[in-house]
Amino acid sequence: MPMNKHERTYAVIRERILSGGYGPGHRLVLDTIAKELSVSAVPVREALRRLEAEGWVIYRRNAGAQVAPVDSSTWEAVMHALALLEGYATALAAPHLSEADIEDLRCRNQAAAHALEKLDLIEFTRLNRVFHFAIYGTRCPNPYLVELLGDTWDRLDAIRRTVFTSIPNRGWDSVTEHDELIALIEGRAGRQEIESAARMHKLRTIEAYNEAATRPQEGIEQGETVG
Amino acid sequence: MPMNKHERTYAVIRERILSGGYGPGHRLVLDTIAKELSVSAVPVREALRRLEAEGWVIYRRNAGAQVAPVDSSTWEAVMHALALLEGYATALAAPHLSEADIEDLRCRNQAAAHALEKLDLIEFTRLNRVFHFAIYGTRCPNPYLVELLGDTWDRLDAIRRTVFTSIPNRGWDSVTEHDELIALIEGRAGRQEIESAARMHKLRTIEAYNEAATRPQEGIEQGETVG
DNA sequence: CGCCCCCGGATCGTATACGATTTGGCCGTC
DNA sequence: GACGGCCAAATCGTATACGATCCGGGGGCG
Repeated sequence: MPMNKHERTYAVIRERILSGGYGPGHRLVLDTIAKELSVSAVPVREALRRLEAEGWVIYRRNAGAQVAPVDSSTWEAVMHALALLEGYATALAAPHLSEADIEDLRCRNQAAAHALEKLDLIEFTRLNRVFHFAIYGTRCPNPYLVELLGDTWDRLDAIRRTVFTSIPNRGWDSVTEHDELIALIEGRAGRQEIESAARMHKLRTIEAYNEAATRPQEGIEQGETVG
Repeated sequence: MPMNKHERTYAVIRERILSGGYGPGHRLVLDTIAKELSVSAVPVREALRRLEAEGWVIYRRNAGAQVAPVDSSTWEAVMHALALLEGYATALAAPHLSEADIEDLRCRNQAAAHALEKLDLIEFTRLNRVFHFAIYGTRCPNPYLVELLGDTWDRLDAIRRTVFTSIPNRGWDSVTEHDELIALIEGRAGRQEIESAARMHKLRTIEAYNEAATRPQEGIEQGETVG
């Protein structure tokens, strides 16, 4: 799978932003990156322009790029949007899920529960995203919606690394709600009902976060967020 | 407002895609564009990479860029997403609208009606978007949602120019529904109710389109779509 | 007569070069 | 000691150059 230099550069920088290697505000100096990756400045510029368009990077004219800063209110806004998009996409996809798909969902939710038992929150978070994408990733008939969902999840992942966020005790509630969601889908519940349930599932995560934030003795741990 | 060459190039190409000057599939040759705008290829590359990231342009490796093709199913998918996003954003923004804001909305809807009387569908379409943005553009507390809405409207505008779409007789229904929406906001109706009304407003446009499409004798006129 | 291969032109991808702009620190003044 | 202007270094923005890759057409072979 040959990637040209621009694509490799793009992939590397993006991964570093997503993973937290480049934190918010980090200056992205063309020549520095170019030398590190043994390429010229041109492919780096292209990579940064793409990242700019995707919202990961901001440019100040004639003063270069830096990783877009995020404040804590961003998390809630993006999470809210995710609740909205995911609720709808889940409801749209539900009628298209076969019995095998539903069995697969159960399996994935169990895997997530297993990760939770082992207190592996990073893996749990990953599996959580996988679970939801298993519902609408291929089965949702609206590809534009799926694209927006991918972008939104990516954005959330990045925020998670850099801003706080792990919500104590939310993990098990989340697993339970996933089971309830599976039951609704399997029972061929109405579109409205599924949308509402899937949306509320995410909104409750926001609530849990806000509650934890107003009770500092319980606090917000550095780490992962469930949803 | 000095723009550097990359930004000017970006603005020009984007405008041409949005306005239909560059139709879907149109090849975007670096040197050609560069010579036409009297710049070198480098700023053009940057512009195209941004447009690629925004989904306006697709790249084939070592074979250059072309305007992203759209099939007619795209319109419905994007419109569906707009219904979802706009419904929610409208409901979120509603409590934050002052009496003056609401008066402003009435005024804008009247202006749209006026354009419709003069059969100026392009202006009507423009005012239609302005109307909806007047609701949530500044008053919606979720900036991420507003950003997604901007992107989605842009995408729709581009599709409109290139694919068909004007839906006969939908204009006046739309004006009426806008009035009903204003009434709900003014009466401080519940979030749920406003979201549902705003969403249905857009979904009805999709329905109207599908009905018109299945009755070819009435047909779909080349022109503008209302919403 | 049709198919395949090869080749030249068009176009892309990347490196390098250099003028333009910003930035940060030094110095003089108040 | 604080403030503001000036200069050099850092960095960006753009042009140009050239090798790499793809595409389409012409000639050879079956």
